[in-house]
Amino acid sequence: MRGFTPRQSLGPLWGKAHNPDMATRSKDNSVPTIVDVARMAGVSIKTVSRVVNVEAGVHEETRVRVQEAVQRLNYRPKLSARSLAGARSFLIGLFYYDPQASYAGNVQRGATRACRAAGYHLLVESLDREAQDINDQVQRSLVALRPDGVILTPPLCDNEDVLATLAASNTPVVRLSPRDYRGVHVRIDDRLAAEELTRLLIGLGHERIGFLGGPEDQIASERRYEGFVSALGAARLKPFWVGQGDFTFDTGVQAAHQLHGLAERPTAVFAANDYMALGLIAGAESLGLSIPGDLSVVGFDDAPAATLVWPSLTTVRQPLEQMAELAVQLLLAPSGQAVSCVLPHEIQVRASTATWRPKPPPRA
Amino acid sequence: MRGFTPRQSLGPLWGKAHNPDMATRSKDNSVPTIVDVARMAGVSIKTVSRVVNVEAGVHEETRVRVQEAVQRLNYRPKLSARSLAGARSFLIGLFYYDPQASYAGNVQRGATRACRAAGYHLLVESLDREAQDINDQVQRSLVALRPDGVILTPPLCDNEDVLATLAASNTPVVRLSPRDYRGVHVRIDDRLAAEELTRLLIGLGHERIGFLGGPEDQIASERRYEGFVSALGAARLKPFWVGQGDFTFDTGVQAAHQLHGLAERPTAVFAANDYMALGLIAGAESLGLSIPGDLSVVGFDDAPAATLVWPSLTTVRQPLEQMAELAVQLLLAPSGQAVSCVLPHEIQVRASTATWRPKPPPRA
DNA sequence: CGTGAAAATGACAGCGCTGTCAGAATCGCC
DNA sequence: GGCGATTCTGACAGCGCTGTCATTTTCACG
Repeated sequence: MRGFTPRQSLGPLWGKAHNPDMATRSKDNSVPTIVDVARMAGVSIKTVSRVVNVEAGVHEETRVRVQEAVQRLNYRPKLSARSLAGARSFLIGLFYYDPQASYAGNVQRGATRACRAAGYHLLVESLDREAQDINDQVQRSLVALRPDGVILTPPLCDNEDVLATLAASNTPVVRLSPRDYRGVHVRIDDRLAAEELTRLLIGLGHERIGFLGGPEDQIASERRYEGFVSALGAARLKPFWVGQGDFTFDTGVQAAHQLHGLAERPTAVFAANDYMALGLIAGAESLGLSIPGDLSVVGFDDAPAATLVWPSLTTVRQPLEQMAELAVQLLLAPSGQAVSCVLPHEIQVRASTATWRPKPPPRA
Repeated sequence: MRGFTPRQSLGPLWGKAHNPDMATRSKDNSVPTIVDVARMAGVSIKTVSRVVNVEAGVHEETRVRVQEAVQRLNYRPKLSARSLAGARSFLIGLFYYDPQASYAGNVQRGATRACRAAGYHLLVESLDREAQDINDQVQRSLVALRPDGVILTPPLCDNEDVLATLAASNTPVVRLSPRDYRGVHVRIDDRLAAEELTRLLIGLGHERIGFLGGPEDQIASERRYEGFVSALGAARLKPFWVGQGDFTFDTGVQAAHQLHGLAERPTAVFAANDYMALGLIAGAESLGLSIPGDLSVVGFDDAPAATLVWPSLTTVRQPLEQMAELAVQLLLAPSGQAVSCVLPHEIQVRASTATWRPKPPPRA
């Protein structure tokens, strides 16, 4: 180990001063390399490479012999060497900022699973939304790591700069639940899900149904509204009340106050996402309304908190893990053309919805 | 896997990004390498390497010239080459399974930030808890990617097999909120936080205070209990009721039912984590108890759902992001000895706690 | 058997960078 | 001015693997 040389800190470019401890490791406990395997199997390293990469044109006997050697030595090819020498990096990027924490978690789980199955690794870059140089952050990772593909989640997947950067670097991209349906992406059918959810309410006897929308620029909210209106129309109903929030708990609470002030209230409200729905529930209860007795509420997304409250929230679940798995598969086996994969959603009927009794018990 | 063509975009969907200097570079539109920089600055590649790595012993003038070239070409060293040639991989692993989704999200955010600042990248491996070969999964990543350090979160950070594997490969490790205090780790003072939280309840006038603990094998729960008892003792009180759950919402609900059946109920309950606290609240309310009127509840962790319910939950927040940042810093600049970093927690007083009035309504 | 085509294998040149070490430039000082 | 000590810089050898292409082996069939 060489001594630590104090250096002036001139604002590191990419690297920090070398960590002295790290230089010492690696040589001592040598990990087997392809050469060791080749020697043990009595073949050339190229043949080992063929076996490891499951390439065709290796005699069955040889293959077995090599595989045995690989097992015996517990050999694992080194990624940096593979990606330096070859065209693949064995890395799939998952870039995002600010999705709900649980959202990212689910996506990661699915993506990781698919990557592992394919011998890839998942590189997660959580970007700093506030920073002005998001695009720069992306570019850095791109150049440094050269991932073989990138998965983008909302709202990052709708950032035109980032998309342009990725396209320029020729990196395959799959977007999850994007705003527009260009390129390769995976999503559920928001409109249809909203329709089904609305039909559920109608089926429960509700006729005065309201809608609490999200920010205007969120297309997802708009699609959900379309489905809502469409389902109502089919039952010859019209939106009884329409409010607008920004997908946060607080605007849900505010909406509850608005509703409370109404001469005639809706008997059910469709909130465009779970957080607003939860706010609506909390607000309504604090105002003395009972959920679902006085008001049924449905949300959208199946946030983890949906089951952590009472009444638990009726909502729609996106199969995020599967969506992410599929995304990875699309990256690794590109069809060469834009594909739009629509996965089935799941209506989660829970405790925040109930049958509407046209004339509630006589109140004195 | 054969015939896979990497770097193949599925069509330039959003048009090429513009980079003025890219045109000036060598004809092919490939990414600039260290050679290009060296040529432009009129020095050897080794000198460029020195500048990029902020090594000492480069003349100021030369350094500036090289940095200019780097800027002009927008050069970024390629990770695979760096880690193949050198001793560092510029990757920090974050291994985990199954922490609360939000937990992982916060840790990631902090770790990513610190990595980026140091020119490192964060590699996240979400392990499959169910799989029997967790250790194998870790080993794979370790050998393939050779991260310069690894961060472990609970409960993975208490897995002896994994710890042994990491130790065997000589990979520096930092654990977050570990069960035992061996080696390098970062945590908050659970006991102290529990004490403070308990004092808060006592200060509100509560005297009959209960405790809902977590699984027996979770030391965190035990430390919290110690703090609880200690604070009570200081006020010459004793635990009025003690229940046991498993950190889930459901066991919180069950506890509520237990409490409801009691002849004399505690007026406040300290739940060892937020999920149980939320279950307790939900269960109590569904049984007609009002929170915090009839029962004050406090949790631990500040899960996101803590603010998504009404009443919002009084709890303790761990500075997860900072903890993760610190963890990365410890990995990059090891002290060479075991250090135990204790970061300050934060009591979040919210709506689930209220003053206890010795004799409430029953009064004629 | 001979012969060409297909199958199987290996030799070899890098990939883009860092570590080593030797060489060149500069400096300090008697 | 001379000479060793610094300071700075570059040549060069890999790191561990893959792509290319040449070479060897095998096999079917005349």
